[in-house]
Amino acid sequence: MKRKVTLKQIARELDVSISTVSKALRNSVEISEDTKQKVQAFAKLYNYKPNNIALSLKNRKTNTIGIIIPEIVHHFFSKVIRGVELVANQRGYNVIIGLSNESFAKEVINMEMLANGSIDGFIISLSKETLQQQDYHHFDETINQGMPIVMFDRVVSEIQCDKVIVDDFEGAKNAVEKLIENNCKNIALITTKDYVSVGRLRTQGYLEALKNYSLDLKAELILKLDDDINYEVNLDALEKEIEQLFKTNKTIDGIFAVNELYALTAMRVARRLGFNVPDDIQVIGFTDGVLSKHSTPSLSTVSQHAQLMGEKAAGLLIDKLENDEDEESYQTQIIASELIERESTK
Amino acid sequence: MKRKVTLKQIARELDVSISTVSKALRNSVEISEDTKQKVQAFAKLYNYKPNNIALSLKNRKTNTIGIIIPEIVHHFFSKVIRGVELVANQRGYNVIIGLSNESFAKEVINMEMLANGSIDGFIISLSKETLQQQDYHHFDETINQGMPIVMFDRVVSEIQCDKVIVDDFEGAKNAVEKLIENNCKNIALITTKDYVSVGRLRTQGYLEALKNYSLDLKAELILKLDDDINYEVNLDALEKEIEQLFKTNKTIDGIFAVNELYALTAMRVARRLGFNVPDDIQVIGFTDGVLSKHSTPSLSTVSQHAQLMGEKAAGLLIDKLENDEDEESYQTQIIASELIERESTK
DNA sequence: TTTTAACACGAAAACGTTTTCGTAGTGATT
DNA sequence: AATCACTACGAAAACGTTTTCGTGTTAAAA
Repeated sequence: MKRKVTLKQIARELDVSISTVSKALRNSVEISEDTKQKVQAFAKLYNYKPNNIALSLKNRKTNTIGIIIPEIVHHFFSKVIRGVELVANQRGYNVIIGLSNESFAKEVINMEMLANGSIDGFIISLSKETLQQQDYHHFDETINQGMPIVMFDRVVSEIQCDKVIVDDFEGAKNAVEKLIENNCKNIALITTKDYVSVGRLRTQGYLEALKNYSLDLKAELILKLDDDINYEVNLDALEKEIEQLFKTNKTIDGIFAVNELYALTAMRVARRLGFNVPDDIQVIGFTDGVLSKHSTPSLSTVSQHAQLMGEKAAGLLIDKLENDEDEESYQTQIIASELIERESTK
Repeated sequence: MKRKVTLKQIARELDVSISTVSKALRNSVEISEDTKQKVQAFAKLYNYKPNNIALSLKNRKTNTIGIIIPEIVHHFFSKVIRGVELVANQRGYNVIIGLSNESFAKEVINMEMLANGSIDGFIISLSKETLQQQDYHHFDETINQGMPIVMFDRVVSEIQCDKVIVDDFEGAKNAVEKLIENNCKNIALITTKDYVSVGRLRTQGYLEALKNYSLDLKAELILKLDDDINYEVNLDALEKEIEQLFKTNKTIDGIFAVNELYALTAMRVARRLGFNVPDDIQVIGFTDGVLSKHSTPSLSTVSQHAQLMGEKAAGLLIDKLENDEDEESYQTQIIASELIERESTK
């Protein structure tokens, strides 16, 4: 087991100085052809590769970006990572991941772990707990230390940085308008409590669509679920909530849900209660998930183009990293959502 | 925007030496209480945190592990990552990801990018292309340079390193035996070409189960699909293949598929052809995916405990990293699979 | 008063690079 | 013979740490 070879070892072996070796390997004109060839041949033989850490220290640049997300076992987030990794790799960067697990504390810890020189910049989607507590000091500190941040999806106006979001409002509005045009008269909304910004925006889109078509807003058709409960594990609880919704509102003929799980569960409950989807009830979800495509009937959804979000976020971050002049201007890129019609709508 | 504060700056500011600052912050007995307090107070005020890169260079240890996987938008792999991240974080390590995208070249590039000092060790699942080409030189080189590797799931006996795998053979055998005990007489197998090791092992498990119950092996019941084709995109092609299987074998009453997509698609095709699942045909898949749980009917599967695999892999790697005596002994941990019975079996 | 020991701190090396600057040696020009 | 300009290389600093070792000061012991 031979350790990695360093400049110093090559220098000693060939009886020249470290500087000479370094210059020879970078083909400097200062070095004679003879010496260059000797050094390069030796380096190739021993498979010399410059030590990244040393380079990072010298250049004060790691060529690594950190991505912090609430959860990785989740199609949306893993697709975002794929996008980030794609662009990062193309542009010579590595990607290091941190999972906040929806916890404020873990988000802070993770950021502190990485902010101490390990990375050049952050790509982040806020944890639910952070959104709830509205404590953003760790972001301010990071930005103040000159480390750029790009936020995506779950963003917050209090933090000044580049952002990439999906047009939640428009996407929801279009989806609900589609239901209305498909002749739904009583469209239920299954959403989250308002502190999750995306939930709030999608709710607003729902309201806007109703308004545009002069439909009455019926408060009893809106089911706001507590997103603290992990319904993925606690599926029964979710089904009960939705079943209650159907039972107290017999006339529901359309459902818009702000995520995949809600939409899918609604569809399943509806069918169990004897409704036909889409003949009796039409359903649209908001997601980039994989369940929608494979469910029976397959679920119409508003696609968020997660991978594209990742690509844009990485692009924004790297642009900022490589533009030495640190102009203090921040942009928010909005990714157009797309309504994908499948079998759950007519 | 103030840059991160360094030992040198603190030293200059307080008019002491760098050594004194360093020692004071680490509470060395060499330093007087007075000085310690002064330094520590100053450091706290300016939020001093040691630079990780400098530490890594000094200690020749990055406390970062690299994980290289073929694909991230995939429940199995993202669950593995979650497990890796969990253990890594607990033990003070960061995780850096590389995606091979099932490509040999990208796998090599990614490894080279990370092997140059950026990380202390690798966790890897081989890309399909690597399995097919059987070119493992990049692993040998890495291991030779003293960087430990832990492989998981898609492993290969040619490489000497720690491994974490699921008992594909046993899992498949148990699943098929379950079908037999549930009175299936003609069990079809939907699998991949043999170069994917897990596919081969699961196929062997299927054969073993038949043998144990003295059932005849009928070659026409085995459908070997070309895993090069991305059936996730090309769903129609997959459905056609499976439909063909059903049409040429009218007596099929059980299906064992080596992954989620195959199993799910088989179930859908069967129902479209008028079969009832599980009454006419029972289906079991092999996966940790999310589709199985939410499909209708929900799909019985052999669970691989992906997260546990990740945890074990990370544990093995860090153990090796922290045991200075590099004993050249490698172990292979086998994770027991678990048959999860849902609605697609009786 | 001299020696000793404890105390409190600083200098310097090391990790592996890159880069600036200085300088021997050589051959050509005055 | 003295100056000059190259050529080809080496020394050293810098990035930010930690740690070993050396040393000046003071107080206690002889």
